[in-house]
Amino acid sequence: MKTLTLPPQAAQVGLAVDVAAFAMHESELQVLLVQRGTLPHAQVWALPGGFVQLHEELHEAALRELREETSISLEPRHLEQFYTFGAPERDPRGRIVSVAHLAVLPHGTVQVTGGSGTLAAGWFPAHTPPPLAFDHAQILERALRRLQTRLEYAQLALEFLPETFTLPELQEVHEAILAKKLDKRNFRKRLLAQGLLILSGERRNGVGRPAQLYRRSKTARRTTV
Amino acid sequence: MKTLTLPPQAAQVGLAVDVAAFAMHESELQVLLVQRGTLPHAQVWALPGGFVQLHEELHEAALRELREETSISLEPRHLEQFYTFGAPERDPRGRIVSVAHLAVLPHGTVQVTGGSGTLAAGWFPAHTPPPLAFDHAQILERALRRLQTRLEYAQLALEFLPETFTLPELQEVHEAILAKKLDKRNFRKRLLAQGLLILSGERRNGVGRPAQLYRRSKTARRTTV
DNA sequence: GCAAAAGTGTTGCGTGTACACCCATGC
DNA sequence: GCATGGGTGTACACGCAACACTTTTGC
Repeated sequence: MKTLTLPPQAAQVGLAVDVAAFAMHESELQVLLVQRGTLPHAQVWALPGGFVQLHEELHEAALRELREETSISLEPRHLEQFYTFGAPERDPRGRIVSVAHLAVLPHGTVQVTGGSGTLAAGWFPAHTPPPLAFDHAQILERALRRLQTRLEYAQLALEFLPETFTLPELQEVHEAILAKKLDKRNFRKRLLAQGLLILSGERRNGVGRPAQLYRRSKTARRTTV
Repeated sequence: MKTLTLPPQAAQVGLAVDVAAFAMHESELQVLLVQRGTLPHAQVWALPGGFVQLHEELHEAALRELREETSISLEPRHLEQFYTFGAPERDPRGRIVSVAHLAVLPHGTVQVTGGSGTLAAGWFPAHTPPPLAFDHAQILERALRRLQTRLEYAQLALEFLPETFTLPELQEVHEAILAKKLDKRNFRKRLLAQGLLILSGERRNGVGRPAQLYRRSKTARRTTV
């Protein structure tokens, strides 16, 4: 390992990343959790995360921990850092600061198993999670708020869905994230007015009247920050 | 110094805070910079900042560095963490991750001098700063964007002004942050409709017609974290 | 009385919201 | 033919942007 030349006043802190990874399952917004295999908080559920390596970008560390601890195969469709948690006593092992990330996993990310250091991995209702280790309940809460505000501007909801999807499915994603019902007509009007969706022409068979399929237009690029 | 029991895989990184502190001077949005006294980037201007101490909250570290390096006396009226910069090569001394903070200093924070480790401190136009050390130009840019989005919702602009102020003064703050002119009538209508301002009755003498003085209503709370 | 800055209203447009019925399909 | 979910339009409220003249003071 390379030796560093940090100034003497640099406190020795551990730098970690934690990831709140969301996906839609059964019309509900779910969050990916792992069951810790080691102390502290052994057997307690927690957000996947771990220590950043020396020459690793923060978002790379987040991706790596997500893969290592949950054995997911699909790449997240969205990944952003959203807050850094650094209260001195947040981790009993010492001073550990965590850069928290928000991830969106695409539809179909169902199978998860425990990975290195974890007993298990699984999906849980994002708005009503089980008891969580460390300050992860706070982290999750803030992740949800960020997800909600992101939804207003961007086309982030599309990242939860497969290539083609129906408008009722898209509305379900919005309703799951915002935790409230939306008006069908207003929702359609608003979404179609944005010009991000193009009609895919085909139809999908279900129980009632078949829904029209859409896909995201290639020009879905507007990240007006 | 207390010995920590960090897990072996915890990379040894330095944890720093940097502060983009803004104030209004001469109808312009200004940012507080310090001239570095040590390598690397000696004599180059930079955002005030430094290493977090072991048992210190992140925002406390930000406040401490601000005071130590710039000798300001007034407390910031707003302080929030807004992004964490962690590119592996952002600091030539080694892996140093910086939790960047946004601060608003009240009107009257004029005198600043260099402090420990800095040659000088001074105010610079926030939208057109001098060359900056490390990745501080990026940090400042993101701080400005955050300031602009904060302005929409909150009463953050009030933090730039003294106890009592006039509507033209408040409009100047908004215009300086957004870097664009606003319509006087629309601005007044919008701000007064929010109910955050109460008429202070007095008047202030100037060149033309005197302006009415306002103060913030009691329900407008401070936003320092 | 004139220069300089403060103050004041109306209109149009776009956006969001409330709200109820018909349509296409499987069984 | 009926149960199931998909699809459609209008009317009102609200917020935002555009726009020009009068008022109060100092000199």
